[in-house]
Amino acid sequence: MARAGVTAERLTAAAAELADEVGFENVTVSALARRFGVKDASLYSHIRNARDLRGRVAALALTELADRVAAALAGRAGREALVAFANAYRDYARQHPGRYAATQQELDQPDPATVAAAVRHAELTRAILRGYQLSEPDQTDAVRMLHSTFHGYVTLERAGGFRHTPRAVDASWSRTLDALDSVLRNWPQ
Amino acid sequence: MARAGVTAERLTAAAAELADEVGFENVTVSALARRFGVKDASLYSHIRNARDLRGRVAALALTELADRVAAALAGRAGREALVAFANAYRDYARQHPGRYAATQQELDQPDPATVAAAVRHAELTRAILRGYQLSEPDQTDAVRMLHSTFHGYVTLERAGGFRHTPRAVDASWSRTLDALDSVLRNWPQ
DNA sequence: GCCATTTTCCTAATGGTATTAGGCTGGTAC
DNA sequence: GTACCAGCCTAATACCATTAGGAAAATGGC
Repeated sequence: MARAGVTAERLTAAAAELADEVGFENVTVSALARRFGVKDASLYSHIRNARDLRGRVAALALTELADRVAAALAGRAGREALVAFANAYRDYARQHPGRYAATQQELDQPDPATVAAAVRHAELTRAILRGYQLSEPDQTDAVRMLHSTFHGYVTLERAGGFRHTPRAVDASWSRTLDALDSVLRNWPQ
Repeated sequence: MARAGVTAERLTAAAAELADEVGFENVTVSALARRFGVKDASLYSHIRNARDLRGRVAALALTELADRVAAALAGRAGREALVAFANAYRDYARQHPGRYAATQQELDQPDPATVAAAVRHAELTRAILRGYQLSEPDQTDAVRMLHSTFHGYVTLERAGGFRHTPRAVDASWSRTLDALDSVLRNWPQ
C-alpha cells in the first residue's frame, strides 16, 4: 500500500487552503484527513493535535502576510508607505479570509514561529512611520491605532458590517487612508 | 418530577454568561443543558439549533451594547460624544468578552433582532458626528473608520496583540481618541 | 541484498457535541 | 375530570478529537 506522503508542511498548506474555502473555524482534523485520503488518526504522527494544526496555519499566514507587506513597503516612506502597507494588508485578508482569521486566534500560548511572525509584523507596521515625525511613545500609539484600523476595517468588511450603507467600501477605505495620513502628519499635542 | 423552567430567554441569558466565562466559541448546547440540569435534547424545544442559540446571544449583546452607548452619548456632542461612545464601547467589550465576540459572528443570514440592533448601532455611531462638520459621503466614511478603529482596538487588545510593547494600552487608547477627534475636526479634502 | 529500526499509516476504542424521533407527564383549559 | 400541550426524557445517529497498539513501508548500516 503506497503511502500518502503526508508531512507537517503539506498538512499546514492544505489546512490553509481549506481555511480559505470553508472558514478557519471549519478546519478540522477529519476534513484534512479526508482531503489526504487517510484516516483521522494518521495525522497525529505529524501534528500534536487540532490546536497545534491551527497554530501552524496561523504562523504560515502571519509569515505570508508579513512577506507581502514587506514587499509592498520596500523603498517607500510616508504616505506612499502607508497606502502600500494598508492595501497589501487588506488584499491579503480578502484573498485569504481563512488564513487571515487564523492570524487572529488566541495568542495565549503561541509557538515560537507565531511569535516571530507577530514581532516582524509589528516592526513592519512601525516602518510605515518613516517619513512621519513621530517619536516614542507617540510611535507606539500610532502603530496601535493603525493596526486597529486596518484590522477592524477588513474584519467588519468581511463580516458584512458595511453592507447596510450603499457607499462603496473601496471609497471609504481610500478616505480612511487619507484620514490616517492626515493625522500622522499632524499628530495631536 | 419538577420542571426546570427553561425558556428561550433564560437560555439566552445563561448562554451570554457562559460566553463571558469560557469564551463564545465554547458556548455549547451541552454545556448549557448541563448548567440547567437538563438533557441536551431538552433544549431543542426552545431553540432551533446551536446556530440559533448563538444568534440569540448576538442579538442580546448588540442590544446591550447599543443601550450602553446610547446612554453614554446622551446630551453630548463633538469630542465629548466621541470619547463617551468609545469608552462605553471598549468597556462593554472588556466586561463582556464573550458577548462582544458574539456580535462579530457571521452576519450572513441574521435574524431580524440582530439586524435591528446592528442598524441602531450604526445610527448611534453616526450620532457621534454631531458637532463635527461632515456631510455625506464623508459621514459614512468617518463612521466606518470609527467603527473599524474601535472594533480593531478592543479585538487586538483582548487577543494580546499589544502585549509585546510595554506602553500601557490605556494610554494608547486615549491618544487614539485624540487622533480621531483631530481628524474629524480636520477631515481631509 | 539483508536485517534492524524508524516512520507512516492502519484498526479499535473512548468520549464529547449536535441533532432528530418518539414517548411520558404535569399543568392548564374547558 | 378529561383532553391537550408544553417541557422534559430516552434512544439513536453522526461527526469530530484523541489515544493505544499493530502492520507494513522506507531507511540505514553491513
